[in-house]
Amino acid sequence: MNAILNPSPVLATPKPRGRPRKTLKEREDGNRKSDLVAAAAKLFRKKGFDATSTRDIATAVGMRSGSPFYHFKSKGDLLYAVMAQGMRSAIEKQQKTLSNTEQFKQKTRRLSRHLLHVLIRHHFEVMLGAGSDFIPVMLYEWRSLTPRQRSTMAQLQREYEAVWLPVLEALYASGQLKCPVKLARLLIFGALNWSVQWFDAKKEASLDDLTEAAMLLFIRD
Amino acid sequence: MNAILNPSPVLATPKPRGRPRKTLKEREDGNRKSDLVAAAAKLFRKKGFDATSTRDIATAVGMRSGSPFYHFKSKGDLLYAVMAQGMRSAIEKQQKTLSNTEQFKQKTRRLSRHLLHVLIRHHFEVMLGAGSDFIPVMLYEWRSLTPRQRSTMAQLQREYEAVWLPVLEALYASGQLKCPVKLARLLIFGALNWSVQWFDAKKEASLDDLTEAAMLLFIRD
DNA sequence: AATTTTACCAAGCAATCGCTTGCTAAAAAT
DNA sequence: ATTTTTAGCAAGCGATTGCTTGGTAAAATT
Repeated sequence: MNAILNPSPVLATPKPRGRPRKTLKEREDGNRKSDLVAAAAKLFRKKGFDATSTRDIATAVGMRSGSPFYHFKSKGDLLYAVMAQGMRSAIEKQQKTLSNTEQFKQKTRRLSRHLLHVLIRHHFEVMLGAGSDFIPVMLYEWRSLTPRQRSTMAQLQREYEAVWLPVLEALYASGQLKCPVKLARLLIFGALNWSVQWFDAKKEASLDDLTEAAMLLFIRD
Repeated sequence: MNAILNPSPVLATPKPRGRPRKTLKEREDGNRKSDLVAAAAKLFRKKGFDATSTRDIATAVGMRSGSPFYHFKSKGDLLYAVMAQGMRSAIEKQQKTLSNTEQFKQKTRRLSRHLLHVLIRHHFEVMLGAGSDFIPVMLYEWRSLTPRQRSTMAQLQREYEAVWLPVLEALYASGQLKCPVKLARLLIFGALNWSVQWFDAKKEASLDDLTEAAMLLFIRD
């Protein structure tokens, strides 16, 4: 029977066309969704949100161009997933780090100093550590979020920064920080966040060096 | 004579089609090129380079979609013009500000402190002052430059920062700055540059307040 | 007065974009 | 054994993008 004489797609032989589909085992199971988020984070960071096409992301995880839309209803939702996941894991890690620290308490004057040191060191880790593209994306791609998404991200950021404020206030009260807390917070986060622009992991300074420098810059005694 | 019977465009009546063209007087003469740069700067800052179309820019100055390409050979060249012009005028303004300052010299310890104050205040002005979209665009749209453009921008940046280094070194030598100069420079510029993200002109703090806060944060005595 | 240059407009082209539709094979549920 | 769900692929649609081409009125130049 000739295929040309059989134009009905329903009756046509269901011979598999195109590239062979992978079985689930071959895709080594599990979370393709988080593969997409990770690949998107990497590309968004390197090229920016607008300059990254959904096809780029699909290719990066070995999918065809339309397939990411099975997992995420839009490119913007993928961006939001990157940011939200990044912030949530950063908050969790921060709390874990703090609870490991607080068990050995010292005299208060030294304590708040030490807490800030720990917070700054952790923040550098989150931004510049190996395989952490999520937070940089969040810091530099705000504009592409919808107002709704923006406000829930702002909520997460307030949650992350909530731990910092009492520490800064204590340092201000003890005279180790001379700058008023409100502006100090903004300026300090600026100094830290900007490091994403210039830090090079395979260069001279380590994350410990950075933390030390920041403490010397901001804190007295 | 019927137009249909006269298909040759060369022989067709040169009756003006479409919208009336403006005379040079109506365009109030002068530099349309700098109008384009200013409009581009404003849009690039508000929406980002990628999210701004050349049509947006054309509309902003009252041109049709293709006309900007008479003045600039590509969208990327327009971006580069925005950045280069912004940096050149910032460098010029900085030198003027400094030469106004240096005429009344004080004791050295106070002098370098005062110089840093002036530099910081000027930097805030350049980034956050009225109608200055150029520098923010330069700070946040690096990625969209070609390698060539990037390296000449880096040269201009070094020129701008050249004045800061001796000041920071003097402060370090006198103990007013405890953080090593190399990292101090990076962290300080981070703190200042980040203000583009949060500063709101119609809110509480003035540029003088910001400068004061920054000095208190970084400098001792 | 004739020519050349300047500064556009009108129209559209090729490429790329986000996203949709219709389908299917494998896995899971019944 | 049958049905349903999951996780895609193949194809392409409509919109938008940066940019080009061909023309032209006004201004400047000769």
